[in-house]
Amino acid sequence: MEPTNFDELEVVDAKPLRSLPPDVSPFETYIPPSNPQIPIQKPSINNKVGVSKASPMDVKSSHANANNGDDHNSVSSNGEKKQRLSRPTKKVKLSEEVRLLSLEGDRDSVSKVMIKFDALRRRLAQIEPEPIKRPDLKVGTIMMNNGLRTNARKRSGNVAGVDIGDIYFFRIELCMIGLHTQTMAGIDYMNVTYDQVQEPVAVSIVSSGGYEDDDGDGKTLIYTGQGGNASIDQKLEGGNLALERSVHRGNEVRVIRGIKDVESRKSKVYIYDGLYRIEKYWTEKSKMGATVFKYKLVRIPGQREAFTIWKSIQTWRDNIGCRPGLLLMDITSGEEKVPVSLVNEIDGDKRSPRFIYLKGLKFSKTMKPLVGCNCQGACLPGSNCSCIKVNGGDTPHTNGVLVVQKSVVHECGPSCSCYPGCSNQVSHDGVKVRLEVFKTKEKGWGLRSWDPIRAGTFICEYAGEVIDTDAKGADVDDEYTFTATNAGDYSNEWNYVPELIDEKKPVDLDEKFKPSSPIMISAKNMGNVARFMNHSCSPNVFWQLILHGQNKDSFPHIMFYAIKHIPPMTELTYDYLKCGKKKRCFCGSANCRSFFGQEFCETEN
DNA sequence: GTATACTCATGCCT
DNA sequence: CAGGCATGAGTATA
Repeated sequence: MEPTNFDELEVVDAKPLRSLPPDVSPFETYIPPSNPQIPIQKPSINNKVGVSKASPMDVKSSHANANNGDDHNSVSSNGEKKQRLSRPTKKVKLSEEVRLLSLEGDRDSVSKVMIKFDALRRRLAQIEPEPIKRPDLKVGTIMMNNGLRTNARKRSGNVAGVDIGDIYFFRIELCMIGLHTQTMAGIDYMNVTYDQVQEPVAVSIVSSGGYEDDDGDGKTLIYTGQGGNASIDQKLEGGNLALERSVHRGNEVRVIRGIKDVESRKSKVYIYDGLYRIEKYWTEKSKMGATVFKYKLVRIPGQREAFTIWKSIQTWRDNIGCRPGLLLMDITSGEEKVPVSLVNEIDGDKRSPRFIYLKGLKFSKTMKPLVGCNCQGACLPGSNCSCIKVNGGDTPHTNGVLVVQKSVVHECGPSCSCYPGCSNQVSHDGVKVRLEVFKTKEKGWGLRSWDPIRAGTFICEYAGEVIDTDAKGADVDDEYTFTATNAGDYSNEWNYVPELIDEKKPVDLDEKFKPSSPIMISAKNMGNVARFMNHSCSPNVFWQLILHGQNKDSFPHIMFYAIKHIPPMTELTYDYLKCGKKKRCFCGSANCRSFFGQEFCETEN
């Protein structure tokens, strides 16, 4: 039997946060807790399905498996098979790539869990005609049962791989990355033994408007205890007791703030706001006369800004004049339906970039005509819509977000007879999120968003003048040229794992799609916001070829989509790969390749 | 061990 | 479009 190394892992985990690599700990100043470090608890849930000890998720055993060979079935015991049968979802054999998540998380495994979660959630929301009521919980169960989670052991303090400011759209997402392990409850706690006394301490709380909390301008938080109601007093037990004990222990408590989503008012967005300490607690009488507990939490100084950014943005929305460094209110001059502001908070340079704002593509010669559908009204999945059929039967977008990345996606367009509200028209009408072009320190201008962006959200097109590659002597030596000869670097890393829901693979009828001629778009003289988007070796945006209609000979559009949930004011970047001149990379990511681009892009073959 | 209570979710319904 | 309500799942507790 594979020895387990919990002790060794616990030693590693007990390191003070400041000794973690800088990209894991976002602290500039670290204040040690007034009491000894709280140990990490072993996960209780995983013991049920047997992935805890001999799990491929465990760093050490997964390495051992890789060394011993590739037979992952050896991990399964007979006992586990019995449990499998009693489980609603079965365990499936996963590709090695998917298994590379560790029990102790890092930025990469947290990111992978999040991406795989949302990919499957989008797919389940897409499946017709029997939509699943709660795709979030369904996917959560499937992934938990297959060990696709990180930081499974409860801990106090920061969670490796989770950055302050990271955002989430479902409570179950917090569970799967170990930030807050309660699916509904607001207080998460664990029992610790100290001086031979066992007591609960709070490790994280979610404040999202269910009770009357006071957000204290983002620096403090008055949090209401759990339980009770209008006529029943709250009791000092469970989460309330843990919070009370944490006042005395002085341990760090993670705070997640949930607010109504800016875009879709019905859903919520959760912001990880970093570590707080509980200064004091007291009881009060509610309006109906019942006793409630109140806790005053104070944010530990020196941490990256998170929730306060949201508050600043709200003031800018109310009055754009409040935005510091504002140079232009709208660089699109009304071309886009949403204004795009231009700011420089770096230096005193007040010059704005010189170019003509162009919303889409400009052709120098007539292109092959588009072929559209004949639908009346909105095109629905399973209908006779020819644009949807050519995608394989599903509408590519669900609830406005792209479900899977493909070599090409067919959307309805100007030649279709369906009306403009058709759900197969997402990317053609320009920018929908509130963007801002800003001056960066080392990379010239950059692009970011005031709105939180969900994974799969359409961001913008790469607009500009289409270069006629058939014409002799086409000048392409231009750093504002987007170039592609194929569907790009699309490798299914972003797509859902079909085996998890008994599917073969995502339907991609156009798997071998290649543009009829190389795509070259110059945004030097004319372009849109995309011309400001910088390169990163760890991008948060990818591009997807989109055809407006069904004829594969027409010119595909380059459309940018969010890879993951992107918090407000985070720079939007995509991987330039080999496009453009070779340049030094300043993306600063852990796996930076130091350079990007080369003398010129791949030649067609 | 297993069952059950608890909870600052969700989505759909009216 | 609030607000009510049925369903939901991980965890703690008995």
